[in-house]
Amino acid sequence: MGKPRVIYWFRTDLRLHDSPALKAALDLKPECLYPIWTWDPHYVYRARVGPNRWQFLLDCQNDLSASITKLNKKSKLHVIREAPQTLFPKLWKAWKISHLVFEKDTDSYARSRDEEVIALAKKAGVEVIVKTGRTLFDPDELVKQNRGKPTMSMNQVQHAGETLGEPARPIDAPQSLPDPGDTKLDFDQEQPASDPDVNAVQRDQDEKSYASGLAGPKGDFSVPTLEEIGIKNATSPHRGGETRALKGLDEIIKDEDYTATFAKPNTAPTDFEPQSTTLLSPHLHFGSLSCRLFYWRAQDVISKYGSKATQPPTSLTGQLLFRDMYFGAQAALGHTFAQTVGNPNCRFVPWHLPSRVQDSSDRDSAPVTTTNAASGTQERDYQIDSPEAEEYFRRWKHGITGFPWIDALMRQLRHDGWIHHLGRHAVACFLTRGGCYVSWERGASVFEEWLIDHEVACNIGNWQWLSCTAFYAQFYRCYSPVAFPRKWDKEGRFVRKWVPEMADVPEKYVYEPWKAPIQDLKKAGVMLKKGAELGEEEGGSKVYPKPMFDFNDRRQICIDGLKQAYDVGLYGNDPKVLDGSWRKLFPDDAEGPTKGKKGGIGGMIEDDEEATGEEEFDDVQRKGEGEEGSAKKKSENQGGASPKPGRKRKENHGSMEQFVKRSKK
DNA sequence: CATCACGTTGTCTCA
DNA sequence: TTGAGACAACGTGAT
Repeated sequence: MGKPRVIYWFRTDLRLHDSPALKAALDLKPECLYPIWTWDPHYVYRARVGPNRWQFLLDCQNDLSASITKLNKKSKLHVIREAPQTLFPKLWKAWKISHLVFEKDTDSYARSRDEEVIALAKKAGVEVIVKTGRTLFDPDELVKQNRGKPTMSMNQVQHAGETLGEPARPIDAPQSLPDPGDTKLDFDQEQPASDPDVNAVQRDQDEKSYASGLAGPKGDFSVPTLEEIGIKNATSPHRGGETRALKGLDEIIKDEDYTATFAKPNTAPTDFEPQSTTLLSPHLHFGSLSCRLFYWRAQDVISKYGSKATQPPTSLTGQLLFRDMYFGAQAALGHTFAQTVGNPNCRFVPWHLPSRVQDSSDRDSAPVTTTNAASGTQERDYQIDSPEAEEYFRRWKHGITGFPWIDALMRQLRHDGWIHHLGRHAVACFLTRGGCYVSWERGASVFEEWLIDHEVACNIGNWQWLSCTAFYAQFYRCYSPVAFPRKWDKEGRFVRKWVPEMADVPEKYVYEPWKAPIQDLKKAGVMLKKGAELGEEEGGSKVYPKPMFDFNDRRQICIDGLKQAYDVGLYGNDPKVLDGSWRKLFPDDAEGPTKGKKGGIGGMIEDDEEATGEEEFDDVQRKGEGEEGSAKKKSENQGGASPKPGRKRKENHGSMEQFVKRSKK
């Protein structure tokens, strides 16, 4: 047997420091090591990724490639433009590969992809080595120690963590890397299907990263550019790469007081330049920073600091434990974690704009939706049960609610791809249980698109938390879009930066301009108009919307709604949720799509007649992001009122019963 | 079975 | 100006 010829497959571990999987690859003492990235059409076309996160990814890849080259002039990150499932068997043969090494992933698409690759490797006689490295603890181990249950509280995480021992100490970056072998590609590229393209809205040109062949336009395995992917220009100042991550970590750790006395609830969501938290989360997502390196560098400072150091859950290390909690919940629940329907852990609330789901036989067997289960969250169709709620949602997304605090945060989110954790609380509460009564799945979908640190497990977990559908239940604690920011930023500096309409409004009214005397507004060069859109001007004045509703009224409606839903007490996997009979448990006039006695899964079917249905659904449906952008290369079977032939709801009576039985197990 | 304390991050009024 | 308590009231886990 010859010496190992190894592919190291980079994924969400775009770093050289503290990579257990990379160490395992090097421990093989390989004859050659190919560092590769498979340019997966799933990511290009099916996962919702906005320009800022694309930029961050490319930053990480370029930085990593340069770091690899520094260790070995012959080596680099080899980006190969094809899906791993089809590429690998050809590649293993061409490069005479003996071992494939990668870091374990936990997201639902990644898990099924990896299973497939592992099976292919077995068939090809390639040995696969998988190491955990994305979290402090292996999420599957964490769940096992939690008696197989999803980790739903910090207590559980810490308890389960104790039995697993301390997180591993970080591993040093390698000092050298073996040469890659011959990189000839003597096989054809499989062109991916670009339809449906959920990222069409993110592009201003055609996607052409596959058009130049497996090794890119120069044949040198280059990292694609935003232009090649056809993605619009990024706007975020926050950039990626391990070099930046390590520098950022150094800055944090250097400040021992900050590191040791960090208390999340005391960090101001209104601070900017600099922000009050570390901004290292996107690096954790892409793996350009190891969470264990972060943990131990912080912990070593904390240990030395003495009794004034903060403790989990509010401390810096506590933040990392929260991340593990969400990964544990995801690991235990699988793909249902990312949605309400079918999720035994998520409370059922009759939110407006509920996700459409396929019938139960689809739901239970294959991915929840064919186009997007992959990304782990939803960008699937949703039911517009209320045009008013749809308008609330649109205004929330684009920062034109008329509540300056909410609008500032949403504009910052869109532009920078990052907002402070408590800012996320504010907008999430506002969209769901503290204002709009819109499904948390709509909000999660927007965060998925825009956040540079979007992590499926954390995003979903936090949306469930804030909407009081899991993890948290004190729905009567509700963030006010006026009182909450005022506590942190009385002068309104943050709002003035992001909502220039408020730039000169007196401090007293900066969070509630509708209360300002007309002459004050005039002096501030702004006028309020019902239903104003972004950037409107009139007679030399900036125009800002009047608040889209009375917050106190809406808060009460929401609290009453939540109380009702808690009383009814259904969870996402309840047969009554799936077959629509949940409606019988709510009065017709309760908030949400509660009218009638029957209805489909998660609100899919709107009235009693349709509930028996064998007809196609042709009622209004729309994608979450459909309303914006010039590059609307709308994929046909995603939206619009023109369902493809054959998009019929499957006959569902028998299969429904079947599901109900299964769900009772 | 009850009771109670607690849970990373609420708001409002009143002294 | 700051701090305490009311508000109306969730689930979990310890006792």
